[in-house]
Amino acid sequence: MPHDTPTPADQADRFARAREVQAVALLEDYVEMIGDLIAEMGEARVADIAARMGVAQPTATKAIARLKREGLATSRPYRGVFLTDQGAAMAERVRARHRTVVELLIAVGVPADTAELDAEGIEHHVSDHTLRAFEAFLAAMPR
Amino acid sequence: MPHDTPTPADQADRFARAREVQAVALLEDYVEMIGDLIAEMGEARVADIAARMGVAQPTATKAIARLKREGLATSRPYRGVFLTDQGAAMAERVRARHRTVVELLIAVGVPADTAELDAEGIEHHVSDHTLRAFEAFLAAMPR
DNA sequence: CGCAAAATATAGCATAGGCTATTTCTTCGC
DNA sequence: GCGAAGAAATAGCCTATGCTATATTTTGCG
Repeated sequence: MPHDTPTPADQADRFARAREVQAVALLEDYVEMIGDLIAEMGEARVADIAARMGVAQPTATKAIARLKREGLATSRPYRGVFLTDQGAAMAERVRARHRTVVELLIAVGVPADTAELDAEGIEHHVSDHTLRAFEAFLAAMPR
Repeated sequence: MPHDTPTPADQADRFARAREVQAVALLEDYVEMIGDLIAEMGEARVADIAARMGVAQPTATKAIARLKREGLATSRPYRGVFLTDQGAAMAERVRARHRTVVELLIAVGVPADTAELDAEGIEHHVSDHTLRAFEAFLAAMPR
């Protein structure tokens, strides 16, 4: 029965998943940005990370501490930040997903600048399953 | 120049917006659910709200306190929760947006159950602008 | 009615993610 | 090589959102 009202438990699971996603979203953003900075400038400095994330420098420092705790990045005091293999892999995944989400939005008629803006929040909630559907849709697009 | 690398400031703004969205997402979820419960059962009890959100009861109580602070809901101790006009309007907007997001996902090939799951997180990040694009896309769909 | 069970509220704790102010370390120019 | 400027770390605070444990209020039943 496709159109049942979801049970309370189903719905609770949905919200639980959305909360989990939220918990990793920040990690994903930092990891992607650190990857960008290393690619662009050869290294990722805390000050640059903070500026791009739009947060104060100690906030970035704290986030980096969390990345290190989770095995995504490494750093030594007063030195730049680097990604572990795991972090680099996450950055790559996130970057690809971001691109796909932006393209999908544009493909359904969202202006490019708005697509970019909304994608920043949307992308984290796009499951692998949905991502594959997006890719298939884009591949089937005329032009 | 459409395909410039965004400036750090642009990017910071994008993240700032995503953070703001996050701050209202929880309010939106609660308000929508309270609306659902009132529609279905005539009233919204704290225990039911907590069960559907998948949180402990005191967590729901605290969220309701915030809704009241923000003028979205009213309640008296040990009694049900009600929406203000403002809260009801938000619930309506959120519900419509949720439906549109689910339909859009299905329209681009996402299976219905996955669409429902992912929409829960995505919807909050869909701006009015993007929502209108989704509606236009769906209206133009063959069938 | 009167009391036990159920519902709600409250207290108190933890973590995450912001912030400002301050300290500590590095770096660079003289 | 030293001292000032700049970058990063630390301290300490706040709010939001979770939780468990406990108190309080309502409710329903015998």
